[in-house]
Amino acid sequence: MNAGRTARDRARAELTQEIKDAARRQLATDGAERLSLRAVSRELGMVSSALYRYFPSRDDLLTALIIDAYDALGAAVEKAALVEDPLDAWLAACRAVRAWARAHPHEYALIYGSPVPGYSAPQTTVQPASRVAYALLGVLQRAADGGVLVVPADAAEPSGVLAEQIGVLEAAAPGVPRAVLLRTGMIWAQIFGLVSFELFGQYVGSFDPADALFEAAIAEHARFLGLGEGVGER
Amino acid sequence: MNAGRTARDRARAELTQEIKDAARRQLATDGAERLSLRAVSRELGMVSSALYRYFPSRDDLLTALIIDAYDALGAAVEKAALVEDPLDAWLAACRAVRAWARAHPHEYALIYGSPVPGYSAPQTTVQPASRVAYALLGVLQRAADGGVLVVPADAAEPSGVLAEQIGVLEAAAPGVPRAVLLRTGMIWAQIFGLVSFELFGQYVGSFDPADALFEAAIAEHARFLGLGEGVGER
DNA sequence: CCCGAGTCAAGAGCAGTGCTCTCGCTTTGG
DNA sequence: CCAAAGCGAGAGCACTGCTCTTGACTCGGG
Repeated sequence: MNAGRTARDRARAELTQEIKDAARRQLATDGAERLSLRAVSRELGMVSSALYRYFPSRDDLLTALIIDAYDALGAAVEKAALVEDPLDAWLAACRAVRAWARAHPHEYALIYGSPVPGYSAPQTTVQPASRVAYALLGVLQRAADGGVLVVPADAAEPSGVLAEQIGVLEAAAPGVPRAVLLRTGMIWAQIFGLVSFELFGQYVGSFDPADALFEAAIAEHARFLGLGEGVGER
Repeated sequence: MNAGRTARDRARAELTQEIKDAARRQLATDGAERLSLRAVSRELGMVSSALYRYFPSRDDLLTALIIDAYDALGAAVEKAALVEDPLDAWLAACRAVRAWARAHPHEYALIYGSPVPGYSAPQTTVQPASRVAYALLGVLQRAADGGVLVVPADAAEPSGVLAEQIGVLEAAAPGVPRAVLLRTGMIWAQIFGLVSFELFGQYVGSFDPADALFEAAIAEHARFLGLGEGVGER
């Protein structure tokens, strides 16, 4: 990566990273709303207009942070899923989502909260966004390959529009039965629903320390998806 | 309500409402970020400082909008749940959540997206926030009273911390078995997870028109909660 | 009836923001 | 070696939330 040809190129890459780091620091303490280009430039000891040579607008800086956040979460989940037993890998992946979200609440809010300005996420974000989904699908794929994925008896086959939509997931995990892929689409939303409810304070007054509910939920998910406990035991 | 004694009181109440309406209009078009006190005051033909007599700060205005949004969603769900058959009522309530969210995306984002500033929701919001939860629990209560709620065989009894936390739900729906209440806590998050994923663009590229997935999910929920199709048929 | 107390809209002003443009200086590549 | 491109600095524009003061209005008790 040091093959960045000229000294100016290297300086530019470094400074771009420093800007993102400073912005991320400000994001972590003050939240996305309060992220200010001027404050970032002040922290770096430069003048605010100079920053526009690196990010054309505040939204572009935010977009860069969004992509980095998706990547960081994706990496955390992928790493957590590096467990042999598919059921354990699934649970670890789910726990990794929650742990990363709790460790980086503002970055989580940035990617799974309300879209920040009025802007629809640029196309460049959808690929990093799918990384964690692919990681989860990868676990199911491994389970299917290992024969420990027993599709539940009451799992309905997707039909109609769903039959087409499921194709995207099927391309990513061709060994997983379509009925399970459909359920994965639901569970995917529930995992992030649980984490968002916990982080955004929707559970205060009921499941406030949400550890127990989350554990109970992901155990239920595993059954729902056919990741039976020790059915095949590899 | 017209007993507001003096003319000044009535004028104040009216103007407060007009401010909220104008703000809600701006919210609907530009989103919460771009909601500006000055723009609201401009629309009302008054000067910005005058607005501070009605809302001490921008956050207070936002809080008022949040409460109104919770109330509007709660009312919509309660109205939808006015169906005799509990299963139909449950499905209608879930569909009402999604329909309201799609009709008022920015208001939905305000209450179920990332908490706006760095501020934790004031205590005044938690009661309106629980209104939709109580509506959903009410449907289950009616189902239990009618004998059409058959707790699934594999539903685990809450234990440990969950056994305590479930108490809040039990107080609201004492007739619903605790195992079902636990599952309700999970499903609650999934409903809003599905709606949020759809609204916030997380499903683009997979379940983009999310109608089918949502329908499949809430049907699954009904089974998961023991709201069997025509088990008792009242 | 009337006059002090409380409320009101208005305006000026402060500190902060995103963003643009121009200015010299430095680095780059033909 | 020199024109072109990239760079940081600075001034400036339009906007924001919010505060404070000022003068006019309304209200309710005497």
